[in-house]
Amino acid sequence: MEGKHTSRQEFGKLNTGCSLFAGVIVDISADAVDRCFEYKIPDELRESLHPGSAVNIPFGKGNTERTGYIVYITDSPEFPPEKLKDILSLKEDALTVESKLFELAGFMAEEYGSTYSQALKAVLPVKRKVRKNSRREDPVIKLEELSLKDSPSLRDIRPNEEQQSIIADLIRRYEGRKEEERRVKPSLIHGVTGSGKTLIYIKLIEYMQSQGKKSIVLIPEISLAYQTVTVLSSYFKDKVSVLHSRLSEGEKYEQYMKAVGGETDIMVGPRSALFTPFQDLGLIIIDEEHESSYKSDMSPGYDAREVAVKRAELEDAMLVMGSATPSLSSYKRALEGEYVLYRLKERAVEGSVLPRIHVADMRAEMEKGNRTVFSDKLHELISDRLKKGEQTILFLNRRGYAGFVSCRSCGKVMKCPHCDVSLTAHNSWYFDKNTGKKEGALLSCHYCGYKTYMPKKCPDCGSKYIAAFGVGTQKLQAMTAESFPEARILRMDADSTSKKGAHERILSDFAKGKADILIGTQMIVKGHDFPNVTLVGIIAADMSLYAPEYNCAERTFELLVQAEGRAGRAVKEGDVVVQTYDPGHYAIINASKQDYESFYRQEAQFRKMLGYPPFVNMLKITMSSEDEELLDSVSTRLESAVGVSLRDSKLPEGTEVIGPLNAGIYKVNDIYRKILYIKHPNHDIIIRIRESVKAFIRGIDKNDRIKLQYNWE
DNA sequence: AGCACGCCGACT
DNA sequence: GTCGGCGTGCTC
Repeated sequence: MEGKHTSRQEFGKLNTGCSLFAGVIVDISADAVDRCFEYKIPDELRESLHPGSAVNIPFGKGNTERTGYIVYITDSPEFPPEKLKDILSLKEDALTVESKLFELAGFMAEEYGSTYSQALKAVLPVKRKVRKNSRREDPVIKLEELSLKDSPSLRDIRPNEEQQSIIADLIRRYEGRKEEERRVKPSLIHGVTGSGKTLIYIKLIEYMQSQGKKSIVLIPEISLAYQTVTVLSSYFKDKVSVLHSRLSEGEKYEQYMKAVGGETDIMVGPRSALFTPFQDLGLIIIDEEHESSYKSDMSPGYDAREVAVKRAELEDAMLVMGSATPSLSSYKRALEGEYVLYRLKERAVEGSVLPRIHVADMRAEMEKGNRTVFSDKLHELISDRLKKGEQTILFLNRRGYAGFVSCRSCGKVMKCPHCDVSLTAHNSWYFDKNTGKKEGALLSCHYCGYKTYMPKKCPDCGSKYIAAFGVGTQKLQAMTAESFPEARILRMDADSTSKKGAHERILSDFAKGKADILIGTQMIVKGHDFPNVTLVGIIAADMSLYAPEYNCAERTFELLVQAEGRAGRAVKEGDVVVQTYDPGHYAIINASKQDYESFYRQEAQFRKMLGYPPFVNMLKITMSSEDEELLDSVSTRLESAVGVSLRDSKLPEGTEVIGPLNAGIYKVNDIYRKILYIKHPNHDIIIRIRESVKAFIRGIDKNDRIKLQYNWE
């Protein structure tokens, strides 16, 4: 393909010979320049340049100054040496990363089909302007304020027998890594919510500290995974660094520098924390391993779980993933011995029990004449909790007031002019941007943020019978207030947490007992401990069950089990009411029994039968463009080319291609999107097909008018 | 990504 | 006759 020095094997490898020349990747994300360019190294820079160094180089006709990253150093360049330009200088303010992280970027570019430049940028934090007005509080300090009042002596908590045996086995495998296995296999801890995975993490981090090794703890992006962060930072104090998702590039850089300088031992953060440039990395923990936020949606579309496996391999580190509902893909690997599986069966707090789970059939409720959103059982239990002074969580996975707005005369649904979705009615007012005049109830697009107001009459037929249908969290809040006028209610969703600090405030208010009922979307079910919550109501369990995705049952099951885990975290007995129109669905049945194994078996059987991941490798190629016609013509030509290749069996045997077809939501933000799926049991074959698809499209679309994005499913 | 070279339309 | 459109190709 390219010269020998740009091949995957050479990427990031040191050359210790007499060095005069350097291969450099230019910091431009275009396929045409995504390869090595060779430069002369001036004598005065010889000592200071290494693979990974960021340098300033003259590039192109006008010798415009650009950033580049040194990939290799050699004394025999590929290119005629007399044509080589000089490297200008070392970019001092960028991090120079040892070759292991650099090699990781090479892996990511190959695996996820991004440019080398994009992969490097994901891995190497480049210094940005540090914030001007530094009035923002240190996130670590802020979190410590909130930390656990009801577990005063965390240091005194001893692992129970189950936890201890897992810790011991992990450490034994780690210490024996030199003799027994060539590398430490990744580990997956499957433990019900409340079984005490965090204590295992703490003990492992402590062990690593004693060995002079550093740890990375990955948490889902969803609002910091409050619980884990508070526990870790109250335990390890200033040895912990937290990468907040709202930190600026400059602030992130500061945290990274602390890590390089050895000031901290532990980095906690979302998927990008995986690239923390620790010198002696001993441990990577991935908490809530099943979370979809471990997949990046930008190029490179990497999966932090897979990249973590690679990094742990390169650094000879321990990798531990934990979840109450492991992803199908990880669990399959564990069952097949690729990962070592540990099970935590007991709940860590002695005497605490799993909640009672009631499934409410909403069709039957309807027949009984119950027109409210509360089944009789849920209504009864909420009243009971209010009487006893215990707390309730109501979960509904749809924000806003109502689902959509439509006209009862002609059936018109109000849609976003920029996206292919219906607008959601909200509980607030729309004010004209210019006049400030109140125009009516707010309608907003949950994809692009477009806002408008509820029309008085149908814009198509003029009928005044235009109204909002469906229930969102805002409407649920209103209905709850109506049914239980004495209850104090808090709501937590993307709308009520948009202001800075609102998120933490709502959670801590609820934890302090300032409300009886907390209503919210997904974000309330992820890993919060509220000892006084003894009732969880899942208002519409099947909302995500019939989404047009092959993994919707898995996502529903996860969400239900996590939500159920919010009830009865402490000693008090809890109840969960699961409201559904489909009580016979295996995701609902198994979630209500909290039976992961049984769910896994049924879901695995379904995936195997229909040829879906993790039983087949499947790559999603997204083509997007503002130019709908261009996208259409490219897609049509691609389709026939793929069709011809399949007929002539030019594609490897066993290849299955789906599409190109319009994305589920065809238009978002005025950008049109089409999807092509490639399936094959062999991963490397898919990569080869990906490269030819890329070449085919670039052959038609010379000027990169179509964006390509690759994601493994 | 930028920038230059290059071959066809309406304009000082 | 020329200025300038952006299609195509190259950058160590």
